[in-house]
Amino acid sequence: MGWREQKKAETRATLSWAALQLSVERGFDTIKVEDIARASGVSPRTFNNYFSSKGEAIVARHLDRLLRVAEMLRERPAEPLWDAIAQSLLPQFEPDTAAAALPIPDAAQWAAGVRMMLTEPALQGELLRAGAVAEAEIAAAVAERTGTDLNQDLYPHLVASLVVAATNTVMAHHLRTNSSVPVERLLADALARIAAGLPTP
Amino acid sequence: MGWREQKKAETRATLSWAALQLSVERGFDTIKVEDIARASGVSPRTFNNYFSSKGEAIVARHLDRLLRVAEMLRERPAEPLWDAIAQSLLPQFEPDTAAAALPIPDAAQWAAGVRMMLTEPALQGELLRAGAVAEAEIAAAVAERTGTDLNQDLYPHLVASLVVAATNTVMAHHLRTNSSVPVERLLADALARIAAGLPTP
DNA sequence: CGCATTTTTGCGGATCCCGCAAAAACTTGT
DNA sequence: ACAAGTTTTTGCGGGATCCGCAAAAATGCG
Repeated sequence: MGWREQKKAETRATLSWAALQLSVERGFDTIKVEDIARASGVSPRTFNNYFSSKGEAIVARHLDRLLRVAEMLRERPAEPLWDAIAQSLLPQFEPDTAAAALPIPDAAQWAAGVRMMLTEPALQGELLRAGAVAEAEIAAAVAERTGTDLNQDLYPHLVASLVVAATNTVMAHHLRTNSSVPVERLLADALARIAAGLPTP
Repeated sequence: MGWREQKKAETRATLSWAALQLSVERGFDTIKVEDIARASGVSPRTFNNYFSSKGEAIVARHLDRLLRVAEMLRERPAEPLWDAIAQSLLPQFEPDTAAAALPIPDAAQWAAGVRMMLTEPALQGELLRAGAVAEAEIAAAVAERTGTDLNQDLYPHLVASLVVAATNTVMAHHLRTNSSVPVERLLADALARIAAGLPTP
């Protein structure tokens, strides 16, 4: 990767992180694009060269994470489908993956900020849309693996959409209940239930 | 229902329908709020008294449809869960329900317009968000029925999110492939697969 | 170094969406 | 039927977003 692409990736990450950080701290609609740009050392106009909206910038990290699931799915064609899904999905939500890169001030305060942020309709929409984008990739990976046809068969899309839906629901649950149960365990549980046909508990 | 509420409901429906109609015909971003308002015989400002964005107006009918699912679910507490879900979901997508009320010009052209419209990111987000709103209601209905706790248990949220996800996926599939298979059949199939633990085909 | 490509930036403009307060439409009680 | 109260509509103004365009700055390459 050349100097150029690396620099681009860096500013992109910087902008995304600044957008998230500021939104969680001060609220999505109180901060302006100008603030994000200033905090990232670029002009406001440049922000919009990278992201077409505040929401897109904030959600970018989440989107990347979901796209990595599709990527990993393609790299493990040997295992049974649901095992591979679990093996691809769970690692993305291990605490170190997200937490190690950049320092998070205070866990409780952060969670509160995220909850606040997610009350914004625009953000919810953007988050779900990121899921839909990743869903397409995951569906393609599932189609490859199961030998089904992306354009003919419902199956790969159905599997992908359920995986993404389960992920969203688990994250919401984890935010709603401040339980100490780690996200990965909740996810594993959800996947197991889905594979078992969702028996009434 | 008093004169007043009825009138409000009417303008709301008129605005929503005009927004959908115009967007499908001319494209989401080519039409202005002003156009929708003019086509509905109200001032532009009034549009924003009813809907906080173009997207919200367009998606309103879809949201209503999904909310009716939760409503119906509460009205059939007797049946087994997945039967009740099917019985509540499928009727919402019978052709007469949507088509009888207002005349649709040309089926093929309409579908093309809808596809065009759905390329707009803002619309995708809004559509998914509508699903999320309905999901909350459906989860509540499922919790009632299964005696689970909305705030404690993952189960009702998981079921609701999968139902909504399946609905989205089926609709997307139906739009993607212009097959003659009716949406209801696809939905029934998807629900059956979910209840069976998604066996590889 | 000098040229070509890519990226950043500033500017202008169209649109959107909301708060506010006046006007209009409707409801209610007498 | 009329007056008083309530709800809805409307116009205005302003803040913010996001995009196209073209100049300027940065970077890559021979």
